[in-house]
Amino acid sequence: MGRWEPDALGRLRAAALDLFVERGYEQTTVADIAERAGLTARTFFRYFPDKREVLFQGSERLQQAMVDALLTAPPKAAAMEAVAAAIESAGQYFGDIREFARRRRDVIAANAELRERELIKLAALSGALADALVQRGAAAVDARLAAEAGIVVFRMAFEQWIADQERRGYGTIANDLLRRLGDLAQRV
Amino acid sequence: MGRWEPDALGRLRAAALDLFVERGYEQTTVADIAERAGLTARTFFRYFPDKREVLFQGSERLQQAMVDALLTAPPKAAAMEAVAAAIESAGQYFGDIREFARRRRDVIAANAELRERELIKLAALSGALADALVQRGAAAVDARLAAEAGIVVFRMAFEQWIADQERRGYGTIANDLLRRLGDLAQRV
DNA sequence: GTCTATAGTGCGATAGAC
DNA sequence: GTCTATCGCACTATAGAC
Repeated sequence: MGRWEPDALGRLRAAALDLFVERGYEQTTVADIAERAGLTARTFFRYFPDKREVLFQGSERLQQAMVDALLTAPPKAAAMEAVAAAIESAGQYFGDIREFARRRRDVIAANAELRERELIKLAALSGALADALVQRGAAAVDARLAAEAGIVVFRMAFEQWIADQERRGYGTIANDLLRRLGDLAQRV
Repeated sequence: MGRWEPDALGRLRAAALDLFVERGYEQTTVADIAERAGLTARTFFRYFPDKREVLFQGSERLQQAMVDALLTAPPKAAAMEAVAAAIESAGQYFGDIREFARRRRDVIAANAELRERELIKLAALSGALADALVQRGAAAVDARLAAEAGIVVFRMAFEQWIADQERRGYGTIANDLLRRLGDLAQRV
């Protein structure tokens, strides 16, 4: 056994989400989180650049999976078909995280700072997808449009998937939204 | 002449943008801004809830104009046509603000906190458009999809309009993007 | 208009593992 | 000895409370 308890990062994450649910994000100090995890505030900032990031760190793997799916889609596929493949590929990560995602969603929904952070993470994802579309040969403007539209569908599909009464799978929801967006955008 | 110099709000805004351009957002303290405007930091926080907001306050009128345009579009118009009317209506506000908008854009692009704030303002706008679409009788999901797609086009059109080499007008750019999005989204 | 709590940073000390 | 995770302390600026 080492000098310290293992998995400081995981303990900080768990302590943070628990405390945010219990007493709210703003009412929880970094010192509170660290204390519950058996650490100090100084150590918290070794793992996370700021307080919000404790709820968001770890999205890099998802982003990479979506970019990979986009790049490995058939070369002849239209931009939006490649984006659809990326959206679908995200489903692998959504196994049994529904309860976790619901608690996290409630915390984020209750705080403007956290909603801001969520939006910028999605914007980064959109940028990565757009870059990948350009790699596939898409024009810059089309790449950005398709990526942004894909992010809209991705975000709404995930939200709907974790909604309390929802029965359908993530992939089904995403496909439905993609088709509806196609129908809507066509009639300008 | 009154006891105080007039237009404290305008002076704070101008001082803030100037300082952000000169030395960067993070390197500028609220005390710096207030001093240049001939005021105190305490007064700054009477006008703006936080430091970032000095660059964003004032978008309510634009939002109201877009919502109004959406609601007064022909009742038989499709959701995306109403959204297109809203996007077009924003053009009234984009008279001779290009130089201001460029300086503001550069400041925001250089700072993650400011990009976050910009995104949440656009999310609020999207929510307002979606609510208005529901008022017009659209289904909730379609309303959100159309509003989010509209925000994508609105944001990209504005960015392109203030781009250095751009010659076309805002409305032309927005219409082009709307059509391109329609083409892309159709091929899923 | 002052006073205070908290976020976040820089630098260095410590205590083990190896 | 070196390496590394953690802690301690001093400090600034934002933001809100009184």
